[in-house]
Amino acid sequence: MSPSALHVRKAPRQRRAVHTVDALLEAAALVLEADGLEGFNTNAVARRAGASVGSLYQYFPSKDALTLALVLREKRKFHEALVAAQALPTCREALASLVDLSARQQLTRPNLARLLDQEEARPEFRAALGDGSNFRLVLSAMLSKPGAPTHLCDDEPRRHLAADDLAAMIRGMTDAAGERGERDVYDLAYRIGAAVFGYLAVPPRQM
Amino acid sequence: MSPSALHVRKAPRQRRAVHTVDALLEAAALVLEADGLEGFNTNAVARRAGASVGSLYQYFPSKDALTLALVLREKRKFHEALVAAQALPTCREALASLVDLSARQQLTRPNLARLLDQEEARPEFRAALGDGSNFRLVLSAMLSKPGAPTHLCDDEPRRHLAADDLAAMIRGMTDAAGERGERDVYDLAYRIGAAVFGYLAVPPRQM
Amino acid sequence: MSPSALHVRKAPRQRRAVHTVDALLEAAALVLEADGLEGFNTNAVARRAGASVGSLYQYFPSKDALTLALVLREKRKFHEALVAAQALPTCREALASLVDLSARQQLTRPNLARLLDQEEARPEFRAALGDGSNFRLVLSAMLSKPGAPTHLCDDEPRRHLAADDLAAMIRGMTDAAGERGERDVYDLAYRIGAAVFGYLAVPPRQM
Amino acid sequence: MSPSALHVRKAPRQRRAVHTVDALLEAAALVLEADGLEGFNTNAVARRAGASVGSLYQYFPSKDALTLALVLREKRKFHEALVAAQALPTCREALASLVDLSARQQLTRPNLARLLDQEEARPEFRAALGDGSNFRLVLSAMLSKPGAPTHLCDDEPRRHLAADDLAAMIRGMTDAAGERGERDVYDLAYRIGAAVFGYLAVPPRQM
DNA sequence: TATGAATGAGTGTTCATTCAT
DNA sequence: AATGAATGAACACTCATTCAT
Repeated sequence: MSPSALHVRKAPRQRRAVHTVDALLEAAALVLEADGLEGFNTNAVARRAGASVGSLYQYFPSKDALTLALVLREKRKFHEALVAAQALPTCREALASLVDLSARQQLTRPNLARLLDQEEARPEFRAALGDGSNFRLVLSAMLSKPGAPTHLCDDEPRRHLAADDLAAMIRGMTDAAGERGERDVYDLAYRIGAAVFGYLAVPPRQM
Repeated sequence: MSPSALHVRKAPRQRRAVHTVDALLEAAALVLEADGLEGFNTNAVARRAGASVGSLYQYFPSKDALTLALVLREKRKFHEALVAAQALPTCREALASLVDLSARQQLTRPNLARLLDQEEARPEFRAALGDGSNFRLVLSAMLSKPGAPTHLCDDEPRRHLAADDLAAMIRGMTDAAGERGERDVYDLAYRIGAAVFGYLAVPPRQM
Repeated sequence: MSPSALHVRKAPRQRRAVHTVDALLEAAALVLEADGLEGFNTNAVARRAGASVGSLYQYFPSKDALTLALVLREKRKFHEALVAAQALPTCREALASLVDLSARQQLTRPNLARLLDQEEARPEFRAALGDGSNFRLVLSAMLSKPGAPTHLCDDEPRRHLAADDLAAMIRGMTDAAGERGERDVYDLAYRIGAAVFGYLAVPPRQM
Repeated sequence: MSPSALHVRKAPRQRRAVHTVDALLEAAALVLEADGLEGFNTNAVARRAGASVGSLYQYFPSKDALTLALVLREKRKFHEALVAAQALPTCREALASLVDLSARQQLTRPNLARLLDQEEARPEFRAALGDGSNFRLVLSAMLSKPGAPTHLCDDEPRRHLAADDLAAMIRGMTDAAGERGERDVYDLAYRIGAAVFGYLAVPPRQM
């Protein structure tokens, strides 16, 4: 794969072009949500967007680039809300807000969220996504806030690991809930919270 | 899809045939572990097994049947160990053992385990796999053992939901650990245990 | 089979596309005439048309759809001439003209005509071809014209049966003549006429 | 194809072998009648015969050889009855008997008869079947019997052509009747007779 | 710039035929 | 001789990608 095969081919300059790119990304989301990975092909996306494959390839050099752009778009949307959670003063409040966000986002478009989680994990994308999702970094930062377990505050590697664990738990539980068709955000958030705060309440392992 | 499209086409009679079937399944596991879903195609599997596609189709009526057989094989391996865990007297011991098993199994062939988890979720397979993975049922049974949270003992739907949550947490954390390349089973098991027992320690939500 | 699996996938919009579709149909005819059903495969047809398989599948959703389109094309050609025959005033003239047409058409591309007759009979196609070939209906209509045997005029089921018989005789004789490599249309038409009019001259069976 | 690829590989010597060959041929007939050309494959035939593919290939060097043997077997069966018809004194009686036989045979196993007619026409078989089916020769001989049209008695080529025509008419009509599912042998035979004797009643063409 | 027609390597699957047991 | 496991060329069909218009 060419090194640039994953990056948007050119920044859209004209307003129309911006619109086309948006339409393509939204179409990609719709197709993925409705038809799953199986129905997710460039022709279907272009058709859904009311554009032609040719246009798709004007803006995305490959199917993977489109997928990646979609992943980034969804992460970005999520990230804005995350920043607000980040601003909360205590660890507990921040985490609770983050859990709430995660549950809410997942139940909105469960298929999409789950499939993007999967795609994100593909080796081709790991590099392009930076060496860790910012979700993990945000979580790690929250674990430095007042009220966080003391054994994590000072031990950065351990804090990162805990952040990874929490991210994995949250993702696992939200994905499963979405797949099961759960609709009650509050109940789901409560249960995830149980796992998260329960995990943090346990003292570190003594070797 | 024909109703029998997922079931083994014929039982191997001769010793040679048994060997071929085994080789095919093992090759499928190897290919999946090494090349991912992308490289998982019938020709590749047959080649890796030192057999021909024709042989593959003698025993598996479709690619999906092969995948399903692999899923079942891995579940079976795991299930034997699970039965032992199930026999432990208290909820805590049983769960701890299950967590240990899960971590161990995942770190052996992380890619394979993760991809099979994914495949397992495909709608085509749900029916063939019984009405839920037995992992979930085993977990639910463990939550009825002595020492389990009292609020779960009597409330079956809630217990099932908790089992789903625990399964999702465990799966999420093991998958992530596998992807990260973690190798220390004990540490991983300890952290998963933290999440599991932490989750169970939290009282039920008051509506 | 999907309900639309036999219908043209999309109407060609550009001039180039129309040309491709025509080339594919003509290539299908050529391959069928030259190599028989055995050599009639999608790759061969595409190659002969100077196109790629992909193009074939842009316009025909399946091999059967291509075959059906070819059947319809040949029927359409024939049908135009049939309408003229239909317009003749007497039963004798109309039938004679029809026999003439049949002989002429068959000797032009004997293999093609015979194989398409065979394909036409396949159950998958019966539905898509309407509830009977119009050849049969045209024949039946001719048997209602002035000069037709009186015992058929009033008895519709019997007339339809006679039409079936005549169609079968004509088809059988033309097929055989084509296979033998006959080239004299007039002689063939005369002999078929003998069978047709001879058949009609015989009084109905007394039970 | 090797020159001997169509001939029975070896004459079965032992009684058991004779039985196997018969079973294979009968199985071939059953499969062809029940599942059509589509289901007619060597494994299916062997299974139906309670034998293995290997055994099939012991006696028939190729699938075509099996098909050919089946064609010959059916022709032979038919031929014995034909000899009796041949013995009748007048042309009319002989032909009537032949028509009757044809109708009867066709309606017994319509699918089989029709498909074998088709196979018979395949170029690969033409050579192996002698330069004309004996059906044609028998018909020609009948047209030399007392009561036959005088213009055919003396003109051998013309008589052969008439025999071809009659064969084609009969085959065409019986095939169609079988396909339609007709069951009344007498009515069918009467109508074929009409065509046959009608055809013969027409004077030769004056050029 | 946008379109959509064209491409063709790649994938799942079948089945006539061979050959070790 | 009989078995049935193994083979692999062949075929229908898909879809990411290119490019003439």
